[in-house]
Amino acid sequence: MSAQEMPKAYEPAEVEKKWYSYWESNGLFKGRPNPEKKPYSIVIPPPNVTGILTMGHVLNNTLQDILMRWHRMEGYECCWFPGTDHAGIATEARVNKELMKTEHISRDDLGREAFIERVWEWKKKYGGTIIRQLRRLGASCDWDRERFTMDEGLSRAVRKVFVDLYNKGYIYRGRRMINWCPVSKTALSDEEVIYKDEQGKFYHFRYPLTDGSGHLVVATTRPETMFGDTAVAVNPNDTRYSHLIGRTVHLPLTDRDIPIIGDEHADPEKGTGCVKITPAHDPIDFQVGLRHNLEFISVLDKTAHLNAKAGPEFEGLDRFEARKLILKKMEEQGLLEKVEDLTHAVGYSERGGVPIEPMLSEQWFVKMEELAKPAIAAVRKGRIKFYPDRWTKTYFHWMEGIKDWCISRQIWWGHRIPAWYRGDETYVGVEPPQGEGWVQEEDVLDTWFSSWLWPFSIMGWPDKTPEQDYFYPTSDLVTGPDIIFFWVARMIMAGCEFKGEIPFSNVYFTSIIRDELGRKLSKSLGNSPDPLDVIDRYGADALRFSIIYIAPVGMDIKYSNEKCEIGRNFANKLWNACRFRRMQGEISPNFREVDDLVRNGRLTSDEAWMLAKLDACAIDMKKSLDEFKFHQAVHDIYELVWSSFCDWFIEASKVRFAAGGEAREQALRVLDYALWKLLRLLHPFMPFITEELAHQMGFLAESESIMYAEFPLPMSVREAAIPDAESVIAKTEAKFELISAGRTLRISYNIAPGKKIDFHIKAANDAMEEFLKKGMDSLKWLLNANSVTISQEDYHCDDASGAPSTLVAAGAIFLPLKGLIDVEAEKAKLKKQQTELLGWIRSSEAKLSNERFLAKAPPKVVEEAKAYLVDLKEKLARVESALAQMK
RNA sequence: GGGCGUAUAGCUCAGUUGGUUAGAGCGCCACGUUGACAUCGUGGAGGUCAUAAGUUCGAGUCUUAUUACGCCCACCA
Repeated sequence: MSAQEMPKAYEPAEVEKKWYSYWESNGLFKGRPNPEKKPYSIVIPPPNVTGILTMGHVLNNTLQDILMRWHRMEGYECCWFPGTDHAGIATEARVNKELMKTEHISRDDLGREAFIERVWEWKKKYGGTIIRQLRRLGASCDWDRERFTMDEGLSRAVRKVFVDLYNKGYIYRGRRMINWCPVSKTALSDEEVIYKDEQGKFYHFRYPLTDGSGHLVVATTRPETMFGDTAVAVNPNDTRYSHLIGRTVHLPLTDRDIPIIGDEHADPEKGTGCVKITPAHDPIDFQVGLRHNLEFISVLDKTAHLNAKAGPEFEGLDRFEARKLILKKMEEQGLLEKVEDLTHAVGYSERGGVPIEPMLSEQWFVKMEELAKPAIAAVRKGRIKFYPDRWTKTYFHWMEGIKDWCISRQIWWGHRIPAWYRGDETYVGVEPPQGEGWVQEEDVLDTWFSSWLWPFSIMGWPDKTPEQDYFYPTSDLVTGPDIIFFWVARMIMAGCEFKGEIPFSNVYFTSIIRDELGRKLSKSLGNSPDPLDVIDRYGADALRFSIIYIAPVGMDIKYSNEKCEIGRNFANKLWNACRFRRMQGEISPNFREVDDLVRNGRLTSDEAWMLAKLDACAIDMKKSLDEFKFHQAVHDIYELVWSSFCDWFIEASKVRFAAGGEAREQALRVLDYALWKLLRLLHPFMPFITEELAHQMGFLAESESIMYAEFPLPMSVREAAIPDAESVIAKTEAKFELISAGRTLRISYNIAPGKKIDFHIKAANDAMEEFLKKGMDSLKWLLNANSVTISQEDYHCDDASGAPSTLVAAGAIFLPLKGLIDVEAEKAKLKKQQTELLGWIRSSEAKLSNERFLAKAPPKVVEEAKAYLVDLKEKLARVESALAQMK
């Protein structure tokens, strides 16, 4: 393609479509066990099968894709395992809602078999959405390995794990206090309960003593559970009440008397010091109930309505309606002492969005304590590292106080628990039992009970497979900190228990994406941008680049679509740099190396500078990526491309392009060499445009892909490195500073930008004079100068007025403007500089005359301070001599 | 109640093990379309680094306390 065909602005849509299908259809994403190479693998955090792509997924999957593409270029055999999660409660609710809406039938109308059939149909129809959307982002997953947590293989893994843990005594069934969601009508694990601080009421009720000798005042936030009260507790050391222990009170609105018991749980400091005990509806009261052998009376049904135990007046009432009626009745009977305002934490169901109900119920549990031990050790010993590291603390805190995991759910969509009952018999096995009369457990397993096996179930476990031998343990995991308990911790436990090996070495916790105002992105707020719209508008590369660019380290991201302009503009800048190069003709045949130019000392200082900067950037980026500092790497390459490469290097090269001949050939070749390196450095972040440009420029043959090009190594590895790179960088950048000073002078004297003028430079020393003279062509070009004279003398003008000048490290630059000089302005400028210099000299001298500084600071620092003072004094002398000339 | 995080330019954020004059992007102002790019270029304005004390020759950086905001955990009935 010729330069004429390259549009002025980069148009991502067609390019992205073209390359993605090229990569996929040519099998470039595939990872296969390959003993010749080192393995690198990631398992995707499986999105909910019902889900659609959100900005959270974009961030998460972009990071994973960067890691994958980078490692591929580093020569690893890479495999990114994709798939989706069946998301039990969420999916069941979703399909149920859909059925209600379209067919006006509910789950229960259909029955278990038919309903599950419908969910599968639904999954088949809509389930692939997010997977298709990930392709738009450029995700280089090995799609042939896509799995679903309810695939037959993964289901078998789930059953095997259940059976093994059961046989080991780690899984048990029992009647315990669990969190009940009245909307989903299922038990939940502790992690699925979200506590919100709420403004509530603290009701003080009088419970009359049965013998009529008075009453006790109990305080509660949950009056509706009073029908389940089976005691009132006081602290045995509380002299106000201790004499009452053993007597009884009458439970209002019922015909029951309940005992007064002594228990440490009653805190004399809190409330009235008397606590009503409702063992069937409160986790603490449950414990108290066990200690005192109390009766457990459940008064709520599965939908949190009062049952017959509450008496005919209350039966069938919703819990909150019942509360109102109870208050009314108690008040009527003069038993309501007072009502206080109170802020307290109320547990909500994560999915149902209503307060959960602590209930006594028969459920399946996993004992976690033993499973946690090796998982704690793995992180403590550093075999698994968290980034940022502070999450280890959160992890330890949870793991060390881990509680049994309630794994049964009273829903239909999920892995049905492999337990069968016949009379008093229980059978647990991977396959159904032989014989007549067995009935399978109705409950299914918590979704996370399949997710925690993901890193190896996705590779075919429990069968032995080459994938597991090669790719397990996986390398890195990228996920959100919100699922550290749900998923990360449990995967570590499962890996240690079932594979005998940790599932991954590094866990990178992503930031959480918020809107500009810092609010969580949510559908209901309408502040959740559709990533596909963003991709249509800005391009996938732009979105990927921008979101990493703006992601603060270890903090939440404040996102807005406008911020994608950063990436779009950057892609366009890169595009145009290439377009410009194409306008100069075909790329150099020997663009792959510049070894001879380096060895023979033929590089111009600008070229040496560019290559040295590029080298430093490649080294830094690799280091940043190694440490999961994506943000740092992206900022480094942005700066390199825009400022170093485009603003300075290309601009400086233009004059050599125009010169023709050997100078032109060399300039083009060095530019090509640099550009090819830049494209490769950028590929992990912007896969589409880099692939497109690599081909348009001709850096790759048609059959090649940048995906498998080598990530740039430091020059010293295979080529000659730039000699004295540090000094080249310092001198060149001092020159650039001088040029900027010259441009500022032009502008402050209102010289038209297009006008070519004369400059004089007074070099700071011999070395700088020589350096500047060598680069005269580009110097003139960059200053848009007609001529530049360089010496170590001030500018001598015809009249006595002198010329405007600016002093920088490399020397002074003069703008010879006969008769036009604004003497007062020049004087003011110089005086300001003089004052500043004097200030710095004063503090510098003070420091150097401080004996303790000389004694205690490292010699290197002292030397630098001395050299700095010398510099300052030199500069001051130059300023003062210029000032003297102004007279 | 416990733990964690954050506080730097109008906004969003960088700032490596303490070491010369604290940076970038966006926004703002001025000027500019000579063929890479107006999704651009050149230049400019803009900061007592939340507050207080301390450690140190030296603190944006380390320590302590305070304030504000955010998050997580917890049986505040």
